[in-house]
Amino acid sequence: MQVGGFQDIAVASSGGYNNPIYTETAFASATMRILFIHADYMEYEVREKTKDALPIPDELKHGKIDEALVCFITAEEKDEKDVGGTSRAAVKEIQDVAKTVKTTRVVVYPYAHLSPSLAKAAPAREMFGHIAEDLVEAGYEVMSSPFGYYKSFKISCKGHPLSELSREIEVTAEAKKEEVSEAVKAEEKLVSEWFILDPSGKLSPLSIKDGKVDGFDFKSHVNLGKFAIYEMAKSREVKEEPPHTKIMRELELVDYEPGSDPGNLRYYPKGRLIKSLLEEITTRTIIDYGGMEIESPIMYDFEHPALKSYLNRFPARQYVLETPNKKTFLRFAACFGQFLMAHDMTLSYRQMPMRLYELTRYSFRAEQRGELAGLRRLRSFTMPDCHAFCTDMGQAKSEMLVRFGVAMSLLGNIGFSVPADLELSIRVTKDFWENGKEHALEMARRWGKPLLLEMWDRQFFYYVMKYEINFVDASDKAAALTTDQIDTENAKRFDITYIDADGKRQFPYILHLSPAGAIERNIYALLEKAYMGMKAGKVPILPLWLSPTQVRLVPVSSDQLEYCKSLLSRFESVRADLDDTDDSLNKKIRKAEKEWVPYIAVVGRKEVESGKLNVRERTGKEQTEMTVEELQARILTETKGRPFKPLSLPKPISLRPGFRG
RNA sequence: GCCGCAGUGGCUUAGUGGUAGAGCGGCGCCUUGGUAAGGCGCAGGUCGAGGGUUCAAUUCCCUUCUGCGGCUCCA
Repeated sequence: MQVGGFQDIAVASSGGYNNPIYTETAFASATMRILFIHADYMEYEVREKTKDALPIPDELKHGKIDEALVCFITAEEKDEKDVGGTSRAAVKEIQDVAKTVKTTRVVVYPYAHLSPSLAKAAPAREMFGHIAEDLVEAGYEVMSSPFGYYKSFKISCKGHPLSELSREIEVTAEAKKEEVSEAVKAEEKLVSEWFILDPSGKLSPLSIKDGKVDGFDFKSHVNLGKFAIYEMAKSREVKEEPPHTKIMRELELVDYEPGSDPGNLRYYPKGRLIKSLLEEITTRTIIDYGGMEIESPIMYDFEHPALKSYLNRFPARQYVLETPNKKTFLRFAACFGQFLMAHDMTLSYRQMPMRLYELTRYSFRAEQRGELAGLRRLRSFTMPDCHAFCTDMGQAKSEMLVRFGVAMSLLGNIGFSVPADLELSIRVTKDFWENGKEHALEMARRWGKPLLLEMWDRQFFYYVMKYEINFVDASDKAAALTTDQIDTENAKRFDITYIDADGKRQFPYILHLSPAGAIERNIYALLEKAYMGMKAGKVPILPLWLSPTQVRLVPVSSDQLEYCKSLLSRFESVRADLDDTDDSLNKKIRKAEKEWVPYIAVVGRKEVESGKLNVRERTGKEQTEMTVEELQARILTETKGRPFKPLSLPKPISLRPGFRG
């Protein structure tokens, strides 16, 4: 079995029994093997010692039980790595099977013959002990046959289909339970107070009453109200499929990839183009701001002390993978690579704030299965991550304000109305608030409308303050697009220092900015925004600079086809294509509208004669006569300051394969 | 991860314990059309996968994969 390959499932036939299924997973998770037989009775007799035998009392040398689930269990070498996890997983499997065959009696039978790579005696004995104890605790009557002896046994297998079922079961997932980070656990104990902070500095405490947020009048701030409920209330009722997932597939942008892990998507040419443009504008914006773009590995040593300790302060679950020589985890952000790099840097206070930037393609988070949602929540995503290393809290705060401005302007350039389309949240420790509320008040002023403030009773994470710029979608769910944090811990953890004016080594404060959230979330938010506009009676559209096709040339008949082809080459830095099919004019218009093409240029006999285009605008539907150059100038004006990339598909649309029907 | 719902040709779907129809799309022919579906014809499905029950399963049962909703959680 290769790392990263598909699961191999070999089915061996086994006489009249159900087929045993052998499975192996890619990584070195525990794979204890169990053969289940639901028996009318089972009886064993100890014969001889093996080298691993410990003395046992006489009463254990013989055993008999009626109507029981007999579990022949082999502990394998791999299981030694996680004795507790493997045992728990095995118990769970046994309970599942016992429930299925409706029995409360279980035989735990150490059975070495199911694996060529046995565990050593001590850990194996321990695992069998745990399994038997846990089963007793769960209320089962358990007969354990002794470990380390040759035994004879008699068994009478029941006849009916489900119960006589014998299988070998893979026992893997549960073993990972202990690797949930401390921060994930800490969050359960987190105590928060909530407020609305308005630009004038007024603080209104919020509370929850009957599922509604009380303490502020949300009449003229409807989305802020939805956002507050989303953050504070624990129950939400939504039924429909998120609109953006439907649209992302209909427009042939992005799709699910069942052949990968959930939350890892595939991008068709149009989707890749959009994502690529968003990546470009983000990277360009951060470089303009002063970010130094670097690149770092995507996997890291699980046992590296600083990394491991950081993992436990970050509320996320990791993809863990086994390399030929170590256990590694996939990065969930660019922090690891940048901090390890910063650790080795020589840094003077004169060079600060110092900004490192990387666009992570990808960051990985092993989100729980039910947490995944289209482009909103993924297991692998592209995150721009820019850390600023600051001399002190004062510099950290003022640098954060600079970055806040950068983020607002970036979101505006992408195509959001800022702040109208978005909601700001600020989260602080009580201590930070009491000593530095002026910082939050300044952000409130710059934001210009009320925001949600969360106050923690103490510091649970590596940061004392963070803000998020959130998008509230068509289902009233919220997702953070931008976030920045003041990190007070990681400089020490990674031993990152700078030399101050007195020549002394000091630890910097570190800001963690994701300036436009995950790139995927921008696409999600743009699609949801288009959908909400549609529900309000507007025509859905993408920002012009992101529209895969900006101009579609539509000849009225095939007589104008050659002429249209010659027009194509006159468009520069504009994505123009051509409907060269022999569909009717109506049909060609309809196709272009369904693709959300912003400008449809119809060319018939009249246009060939006049040398102009008859341009149909998506928004408004009015038809305007203009030349190629006029249309091009208009598009260039409307997309000014944004990156351009050429169309990622053949210009004659008849040459395009259908990516999904 | 847990609980619930869903999965039928490339897409959207109808339907049934006796191996399936439609529209779109595709292909072919006709049509040369002035701003959201021109006409005719053809091909295409082991009904997500594996197993079980049954004389017979797409339909019933179990398992599994993928998606959605809820819990939980986030960029």
